[in-house]
Amino acid sequence: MSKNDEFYTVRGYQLLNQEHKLLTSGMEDYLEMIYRNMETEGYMRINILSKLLNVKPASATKMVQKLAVLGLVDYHKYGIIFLTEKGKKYGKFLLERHKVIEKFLSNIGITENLLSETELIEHSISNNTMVNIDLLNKFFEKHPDILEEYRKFKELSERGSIEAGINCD
Amino acid sequence: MSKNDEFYTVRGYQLLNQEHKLLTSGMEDYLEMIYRNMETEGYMRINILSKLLNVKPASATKMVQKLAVLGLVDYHKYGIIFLTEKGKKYGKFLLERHKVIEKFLSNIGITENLLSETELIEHSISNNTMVNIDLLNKFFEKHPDILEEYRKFKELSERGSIEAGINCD
DNA sequence: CATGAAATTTAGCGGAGGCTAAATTTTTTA
DNA sequence: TAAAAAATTTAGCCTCCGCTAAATTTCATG
Repeated sequence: MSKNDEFYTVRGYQLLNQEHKLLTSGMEDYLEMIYRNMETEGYMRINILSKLLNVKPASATKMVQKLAVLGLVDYHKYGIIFLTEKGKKYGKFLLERHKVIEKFLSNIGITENLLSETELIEHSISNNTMVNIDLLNKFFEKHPDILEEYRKFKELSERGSIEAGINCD
Repeated sequence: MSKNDEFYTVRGYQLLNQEHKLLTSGMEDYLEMIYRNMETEGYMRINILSKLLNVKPASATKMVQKLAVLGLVDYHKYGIIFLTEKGKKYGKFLLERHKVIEKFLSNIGITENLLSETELIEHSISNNTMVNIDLLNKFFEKHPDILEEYRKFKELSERGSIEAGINCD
């Protein structure tokens, strides 16, 4: 990661990381979804995948071909999609990471767009950050009273001040 | 945000959001950095900006032109870059959001690559999530004992188990 | 004020990951 | 089993945001 104290753009970090990062965010989305379906159905097909991810079949084909080249899925033209051992391991990691973020957001009181929030954040965090957020989740689980206190704190804060709210969306 | 319970790819969310979201992640990076320099130096130039963000001047020009079209910077060919009122307001928001994320990561014990972690995450969170993470930061500030307890919990967890660590980077 | 240096812009390319349209393969059904 | 339908792939285009190379403008210096 070159210099740690220097700024880069999002694209800049992508370019820096793409050497030692196996998958792009997009590939992660596909692999995670394939893993989900493997768990429930035992297999995956292009048109199921494309419906689940709200993309066109042509887009799904392109990505699955990339995953195949990387040895993450077992796949031949017009065929059924399975995960390789490597793909399963990676998919399991992705799904767990997803759950860690979702749990965290849920803990701090996010209810609206919980899924999309999670989907966007999960690609941005390092392994180390995931581990730490997971630790925080576990900490709250062990001390429900503390989580309860945070919720009260939140209540008060929201009740007390009509949030100034910077309108930048 | 269309259907809340449906999955999309990262790119899919981008495409969905680009209607009601003013800036791309890239533009946010540039605007945030211009804002930083306005605070310290009072102005910005293309080559300063490009050095600060580790991009080539040509890339900075392109983005600043986009920000000008959106009415966020006051800028003419070969000239000095200033922020408009709209740009200042938005930049202030971006810098605050950055600080909120950085503080949160720091709280949960992230020290390595803190800057890059922050830079990547900040673009992914909604206003609502930012407000809630800020609330969590404030909660910890009000209850340093709780943060201390989390740190001890973390210590123990790290000491106790040689983290299994899924090797997916 | 002319000339070289520095700063900036323009033009055009590349990769990621969408899309459509058209071609191809597989499956269904009569 | 042949024709229609459904699924999949290929080809080619678009946007974002990097890049390089070349053109242009501004600045500095004698």
